[in-house]
Amino acid sequence: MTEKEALQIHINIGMLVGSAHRAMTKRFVQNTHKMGLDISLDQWMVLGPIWKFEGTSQKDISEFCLKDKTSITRIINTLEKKNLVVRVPDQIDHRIKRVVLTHHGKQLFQDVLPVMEKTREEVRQGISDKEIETLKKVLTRITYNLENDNS
Amino acid sequence: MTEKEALQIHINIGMLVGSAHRAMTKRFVQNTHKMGLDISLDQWMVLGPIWKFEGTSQKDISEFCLKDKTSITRIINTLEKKNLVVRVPDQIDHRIKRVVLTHHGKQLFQDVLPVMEKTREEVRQGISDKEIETLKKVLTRITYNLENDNS
DNA sequence: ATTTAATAGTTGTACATACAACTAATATGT
DNA sequence: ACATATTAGTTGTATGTACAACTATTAAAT
Repeated sequence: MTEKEALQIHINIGMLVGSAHRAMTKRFVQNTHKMGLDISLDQWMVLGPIWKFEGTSQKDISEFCLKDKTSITRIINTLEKKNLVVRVPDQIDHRIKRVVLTHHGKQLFQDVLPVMEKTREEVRQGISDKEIETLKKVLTRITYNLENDNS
Repeated sequence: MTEKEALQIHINIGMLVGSAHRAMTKRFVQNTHKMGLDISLDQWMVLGPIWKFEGTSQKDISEFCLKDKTSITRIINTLEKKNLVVRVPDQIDHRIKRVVLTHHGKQLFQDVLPVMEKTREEVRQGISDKEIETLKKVLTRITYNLENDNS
């Protein structure tokens, strides 16, 4: 069985989405390591809203990142261990924890920005803007279909 | 921060691919559970080549599924625990292990086929064939870009 | 032929995710 | 107001993934 035969027989959307996801995650980490940085793609994605909206709640981060609240809890545990963020309980609503970047976290965020850009360019090689638009549209629709339709 | 604002500000391909992947995985498992079946999407994907090419090696499964050999080892461990497959050492090349379906495994495979089809239809709602083609093409290209370009 | 390479698969460690069950705190209903 | 429901976040368990180091076996080099 050659790789080509296999692809023709059984390729489906789930596999393609999965392998693209793994490849992107992998390449991002490789690129950060090349620059002497130590952060995963998921950690970076969580850092995004913390950077943009200082003092965001974990719930907001969860919605923003389209990730489960459990995942957010654990990723923020890791980020706290790395001294990139701290949890600050909300003064009014004691259920809420607001997450803020440390100095170290802000520094890392800025250092990773060009790595993100480089990875994005590597991902997009040979793909037109129109195709990227279709990709985004279809992926958004798939997520919408599955989160809103419980048929 | 509303969900809509968040989406406008920060949506990128990595997040969209990730959330679509998670949503598809989740829905497939939910659908199998509804039918009283117990199998994950990744286990199902690994079962595919074992069904199609009886006595496939783990390496072939790995290439077919576009997954790491480590992942294959562990998924097959799980499948063996569930009595769905067995490992049979190759008679000639003693490094190779050939994986074959048990009776139970064959039965489950057939039972899951309609669930797969149902999930596929749910995923594709409101998406044209042309868009699906573009999606597949772009995802394949992304994976190709990242696995073949080590710049 | 004997050393060296490559290959198939496994294991340890760290991280990410889903689900369910849980704690603690706030909101709602009557 | 007080019981009930909802919300924010955490923890336990099982699964899947990447990377590196490892064993065992086969292939290649000279």
